[in-house]
Amino acid sequence: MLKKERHDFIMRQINLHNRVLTSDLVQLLNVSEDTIRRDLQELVDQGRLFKVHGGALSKSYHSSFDDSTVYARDSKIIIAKKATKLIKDGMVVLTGGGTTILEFVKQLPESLQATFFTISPLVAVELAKYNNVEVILIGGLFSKNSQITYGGHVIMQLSEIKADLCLMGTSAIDAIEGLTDTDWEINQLKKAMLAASKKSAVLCISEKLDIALRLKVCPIEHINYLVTELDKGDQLLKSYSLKELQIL
Amino acid sequence: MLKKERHDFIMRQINLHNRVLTSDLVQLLNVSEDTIRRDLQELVDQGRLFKVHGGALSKSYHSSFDDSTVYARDSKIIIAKKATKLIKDGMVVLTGGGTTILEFVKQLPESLQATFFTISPLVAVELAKYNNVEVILIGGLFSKNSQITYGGHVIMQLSEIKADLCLMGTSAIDAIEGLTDTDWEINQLKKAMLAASKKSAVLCISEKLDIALRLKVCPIEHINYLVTELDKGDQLLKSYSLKELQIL
DNA sequence: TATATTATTGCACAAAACCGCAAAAACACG
DNA sequence: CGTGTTTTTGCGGTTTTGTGCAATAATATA
Repeated sequence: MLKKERHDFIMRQINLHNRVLTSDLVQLLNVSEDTIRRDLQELVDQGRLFKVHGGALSKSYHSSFDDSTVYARDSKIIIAKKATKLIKDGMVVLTGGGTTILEFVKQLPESLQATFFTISPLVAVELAKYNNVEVILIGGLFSKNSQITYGGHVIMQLSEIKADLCLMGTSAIDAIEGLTDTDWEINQLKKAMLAASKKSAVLCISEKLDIALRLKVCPIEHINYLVTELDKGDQLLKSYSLKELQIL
Repeated sequence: MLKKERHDFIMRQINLHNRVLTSDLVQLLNVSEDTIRRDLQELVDQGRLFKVHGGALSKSYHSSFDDSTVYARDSKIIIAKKATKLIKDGMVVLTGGGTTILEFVKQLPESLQATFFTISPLVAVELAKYNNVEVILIGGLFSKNSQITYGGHVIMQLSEIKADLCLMGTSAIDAIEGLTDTDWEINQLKKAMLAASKKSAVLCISEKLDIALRLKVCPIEHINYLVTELDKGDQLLKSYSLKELQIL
């Protein structure tokens, strides 16, 4: 393999995953560590990536994308990490959109083998960075506000799916009222998502607990897992743990 | 064997495999290394390929995966600006993916009223910033490499659409061979996109001109507009302007 | 802090590129 | 046809580049 080809390959990996490990490249390209290191050094000299201990990082990832502006990011990372435990190799997972879900995707293990259906383009792009994950983006009208696809076409397609697990964020959850929402379209969509999967998990930060909005999505019993940043035994979660709903 | 024959042979190898090794050519053509090197140098001077240590690479190969270094960004902005002239209020537009198309979206007038179908999540997200634009994302399998949806499901949905204009990038275009590609799935997809719209425009930087790859998408006559960063009267475009293809 | 992983450095060897030159072939033209 | 000119090609020697190895230093991780 020519040097230039290796460089292109490395840059493709970087663009795909935002990062790359030296050891992985050694295996994939079947050359010595030294060669990889020199390649990385040259790419650094060309200003095409960042080199760090153990590999290299995408430049754009660090400069352009500012994750820190995401509201309550720390909490969301905790939630995301907990939620990854629900995912096993070979599963078919359906996900919604939103920053929490996005964070969840970023926390998935590199080696995960699974199939993901999603209504969020951003989630799809993030999922695509995993080599062994198949991503199916459910198409339809694209919502400017929530950055997800919605509408009849989406619901129709959801009706043809049966996933093992559905992961969604929520704007409100209450022990008595269950999952609620304000937007009619989103409401319909969530119902369809729940119907399209055997089990379901709700990811939400604690401040969305004990809130009920106008439109009901489903009763609390229909949810199998509730993932928050709080400790399992926290006071705030007491009213939820009574049900056959597992708290993570 | 005459020099011209060797050159043709080399270019055929390049178009076929995207790469060629000096040592292979020495064997295949049964001439000295120096001769091959000189041949390659001449082809470089003609701008027909890239020379690297150990051999040469196709030009399209380098740009087939647009890296985050916003390769040839200036050119793409020029192209994008030209292409926006094709869009009128009320139109239904179908777009592909890629950085050129993305740049095109960014150059659209703020007030535009239109409907966009797209197979690119990133394009969808960008389009969503326009208040008066309706965005429909066509869903399906999500390609890790090209960041677009593809596969049978996408093609099926495309068959139900009739847009006014289809905008796509390309990896190669040639006056005789027409639009060509290397990937079977992408090839099918592009055919479906062209079939789904009344008119079509190809956006590409000049270095993708006069390149023919293995799989044929469509003859040059099926394209209505060709948008490059070059001036309308440029030499390189001469062979294209003969057809009923409008150069922008 | 101890231990394992990763980086760095200098070195050696092979492959490829480069340079100048001369033989061979192709061409031009009286 | 013959002769001078140009182009093309191959050869030998030198220089540059690419790669891997081994010893040592730096850095992570528990």
